[in-house]
Amino acid sequence: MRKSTQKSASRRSAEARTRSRANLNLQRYVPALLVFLANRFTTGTSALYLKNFGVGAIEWRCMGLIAAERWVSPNRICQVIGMDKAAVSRSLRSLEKKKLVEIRSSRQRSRFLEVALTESGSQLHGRLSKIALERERRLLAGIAPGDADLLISMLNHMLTNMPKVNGHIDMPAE
Amino acid sequence: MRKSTQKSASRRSAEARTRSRANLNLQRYVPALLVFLANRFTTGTSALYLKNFGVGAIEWRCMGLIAAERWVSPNRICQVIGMDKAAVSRSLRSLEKKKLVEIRSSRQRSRFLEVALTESGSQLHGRLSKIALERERRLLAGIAPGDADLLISMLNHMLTNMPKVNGHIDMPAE
DNA sequence: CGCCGTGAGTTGCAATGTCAACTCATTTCG
DNA sequence: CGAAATGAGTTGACATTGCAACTCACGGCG
Repeated sequence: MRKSTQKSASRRSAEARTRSRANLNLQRYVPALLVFLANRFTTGTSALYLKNFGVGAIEWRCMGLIAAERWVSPNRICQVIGMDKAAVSRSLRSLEKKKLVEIRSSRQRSRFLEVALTESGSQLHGRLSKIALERERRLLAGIAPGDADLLISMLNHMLTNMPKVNGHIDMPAE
Repeated sequence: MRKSTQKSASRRSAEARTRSRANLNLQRYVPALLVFLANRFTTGTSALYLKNFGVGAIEWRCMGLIAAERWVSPNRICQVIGMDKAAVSRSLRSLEKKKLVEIRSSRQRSRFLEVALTESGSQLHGRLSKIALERERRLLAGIAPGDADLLISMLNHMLTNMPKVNGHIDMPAE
């Protein structure tokens, strides 16, 4: 199956060169790379976990924080994992239905909730943790540890930049 | 290769180590950082582009490649921007409905399509390019150019790792 | 010739994730 | 005291996006 003729190949690289200067080169456009990576990772996670354990990616992330902070509030889960409270609420109720977490009302304020893993939830979390770390290891395969440190620091740095990124941009009139 | 932010990287990992117990390593768990960043970014992008221009993020990325390679095939768009062909197909039809791209059948094989920007599509692409680059600039603010190059190469590397990441994993018996 | 195999593009479906409207316990203030 | 404000959590609607099954034009092989 012939792919590109000589002509189209040279036209492509010529145009790519001009694009990289003036406009957009998608191979080097960081936001696109980030989004593709994240989408594929999440989808893969979801498929794997759902198939083998019956929990989705969001539920798994919630379990991660609940394992770290027993009797944590849903509100705090939202803040820490940066997820909408609607998604967290649904995930927790779903986890509760599967008897993986226990949800109780706070003593002081009955409207406030507190969540903890059940025994089986804790076991499942242990197994999923191993898989998650293995997946991270594969994701980073071939990257030197020092570079991975730099990557992590850059990702965190970009997170702190996000408010400015989503801030106001003057629309080009043109 | 590694440069100025090396120092801040090691400082960051030292901080992360101390907080690791309470924080579930969320500051150092690469998949979570990626997903978090990407979610924030796409939400902002979609909101901004949809509100001001009526096109979504994927449509915009398709336009990016169509601008670079006039009369490109949908299949090639998928390959280059690494997006599912279903999403590309839907985006192109949507763009066509808005008269931002023109879709025609290839001469040789009527099932093969070729896409190009219309005049108004080209204009819109010019405006969106400026905004996209400004947003990327803000995202990367404070990162040394050399580090950004390394970041891009690492992101691309991780993309190539994705098949292995989503491949089979031996389930821990436990 | 005609009948498969291939592969481009389409459609259906499921999961993720956000926004907004809502409920209602608790707090605050007139 | 009681009405309004606050804010946690719930629910419904919807956009995004990947996977899988599908359609069907073209090319190869009998």
